[in-house]
Amino acid sequence: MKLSDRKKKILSAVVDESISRGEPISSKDIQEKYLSEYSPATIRNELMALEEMGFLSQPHTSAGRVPTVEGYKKYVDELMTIKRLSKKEADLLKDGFNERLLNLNDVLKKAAKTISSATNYASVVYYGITPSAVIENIVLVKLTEKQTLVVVVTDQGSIKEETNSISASEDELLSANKILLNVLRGRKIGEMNECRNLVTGELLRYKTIFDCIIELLTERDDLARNMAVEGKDNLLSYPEFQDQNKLKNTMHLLERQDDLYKVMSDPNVEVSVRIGGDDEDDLKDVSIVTATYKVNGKPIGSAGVVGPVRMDYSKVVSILKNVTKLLEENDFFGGNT
Amino acid sequence: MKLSDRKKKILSAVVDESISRGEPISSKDIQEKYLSEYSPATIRNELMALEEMGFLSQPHTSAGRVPTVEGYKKYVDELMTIKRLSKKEADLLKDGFNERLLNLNDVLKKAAKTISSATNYASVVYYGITPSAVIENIVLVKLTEKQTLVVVVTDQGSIKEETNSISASEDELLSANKILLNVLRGRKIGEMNECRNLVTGELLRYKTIFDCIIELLTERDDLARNMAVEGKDNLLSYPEFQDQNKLKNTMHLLERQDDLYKVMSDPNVEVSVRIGGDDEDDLKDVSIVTATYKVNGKPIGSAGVVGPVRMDYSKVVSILKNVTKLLEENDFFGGNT
DNA sequence: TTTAGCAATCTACCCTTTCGAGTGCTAACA
DNA sequence: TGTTAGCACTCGAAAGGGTAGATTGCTAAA
Repeated sequence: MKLSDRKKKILSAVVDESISRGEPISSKDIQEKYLSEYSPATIRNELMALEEMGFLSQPHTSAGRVPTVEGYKKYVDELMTIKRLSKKEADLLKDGFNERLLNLNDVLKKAAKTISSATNYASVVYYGITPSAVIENIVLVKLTEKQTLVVVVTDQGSIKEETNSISASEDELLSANKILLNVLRGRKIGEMNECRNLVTGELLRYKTIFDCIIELLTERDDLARNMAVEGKDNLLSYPEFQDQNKLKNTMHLLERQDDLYKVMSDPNVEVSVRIGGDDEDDLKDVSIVTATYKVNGKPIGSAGVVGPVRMDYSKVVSILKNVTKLLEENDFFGGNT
Repeated sequence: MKLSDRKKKILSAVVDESISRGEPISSKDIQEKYLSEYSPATIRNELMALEEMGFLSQPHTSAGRVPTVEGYKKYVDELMTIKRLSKKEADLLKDGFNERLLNLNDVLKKAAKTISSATNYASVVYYGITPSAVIENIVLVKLTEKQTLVVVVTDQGSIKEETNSISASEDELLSANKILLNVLRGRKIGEMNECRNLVTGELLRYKTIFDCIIELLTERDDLARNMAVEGKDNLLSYPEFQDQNKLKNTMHLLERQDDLYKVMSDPNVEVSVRIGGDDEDDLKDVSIVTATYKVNGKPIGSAGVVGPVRMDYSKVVSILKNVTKLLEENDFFGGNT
């Protein structure tokens, strides 16, 4: 559906104003701030047309216009320009990552905090090793009499687990480690199931250990899955979440990390914008913007924002792009180069 | 201040009813459900007395009574009986911990989820190694060309960090590891600062590595600090949090883990009940109940509940006691026995 | 095609009234 | 002295009504 230039301007104006004010926008508002060359009456005619096309709606007869979900979509797809961040803003984002970050969870948390305070929405940052990760190293170490530490290093980062189901002497562990490495190095995590029958000959002695490792790597869609959610409380400041039901739905969504993860992890596009999630119960009141980031060229996680449909998409997209770039550059995830 | 038996009964009745109904309680309510042997007029006289003592208050002249913070305190300290959980309830709590839990964070999360869904309040579970932890083992392993894994095992659990600031061959690491262990085993984490000057003689060769370890263990109050917060959304169902300000304060508190941690970590008492936190801004609208748990006899963490002042203290205390017991019994934290 | 003018519509706000719940007080009773 | 019935009083919550103001859609003229 092609829009005339003036219709584009007017739709943009309604969306921009809605984003910043959160109230219905009148023809007069638009005339004063955006289109002083036309009278309110002319703008009203255009508004009517845009409403018929499904991009705008009125809460009631004597109110201004509000964008529909379709209107926001049109705006995001065709009308919006993504402003680059100023040097100052970009530096501000960067600053957060300068402090010493000790482990994965700290990194994710810091990233989520940075995003949520820069956008004033809720933020989710996700990291998870994919089945295509290639095993580069395996380390077995005895920590105490009972505890053994298993580390599997992949090109996407490492998986650690302390277990007390391995009981072997240090020497045994060392031999087992070598043999395991021989068999598994270079294989993909996703192939582990087929590796079960590799236990033959001399390997048989270490079957328990082998099984334990395979167990650790197999049949789990949450492999080294880590997620940080920050800034839920930001949402409270938006009038749309005064509505108890919307608020409950959204907060509940943000608490259930297992579901949230499904929404977040679409590694196929660099940036995805989901507006008022098509009818799905928990998503219908919110918009979700996500950006993926890569380690060694493979998408292994994403950073996203959850907020009201009336979201500053342009700002959010540029902030997310910035943060994912920071995550990629700073090599937090121990992937090799 | 001594209360007559009848006053005790009446105060208990008001608190119990308030907890379950969340509305002002009238003399008639009490007469019908708790004290049918007296008339409402008699009960009114007692209510007036209790109000004068500061345990009750009226929202307005023609409303029933509501407990004051003092009233709740009296109830918790002197009147409440802690009901033991039924076998069924206890089993339900236990069930959550039967699944395979891979790491510390999963354990904390599971505990917090269990508590929040059993109580219908928000729950916080905390774990942190204290300065009195004794070093039992140190392991240095090369994971990749760049990454080195440092594990410090203490009697309170282990601290792990991947670093790329150590560049040493495997042989060098091995010798360094031995020497380090010689010097540091048996020492307390809190003594690390004084250990800096132990670098003499042959140790000097490994100064960088030594410094790195010391750095990891020193000057940090967040040593291996882990926290899980779950069930924030539960709070939305309580009418007291319809008040936007209360809700914002509380949600904000629950988001700032650094502050929350301070509130949580009083290892000196087994169970602590903080009601309407004395004037402190963020705490004044909520009650916080915490229970500590121990590893090797030392308190290293706590499990708690954050909810409205009108909280079912009795239920909460018994659930927290149960969960901390489960945490202690199941040996999740890798402390030795 | 644009615009001025205008009646129509609807909310937000305020004011008033009513209704009912629950109290405190008084006086009588055991 | 402790308990209770009776009653006037208070106050909030809900319902009704009226006004002001914003904004529209339509009509007719420029």
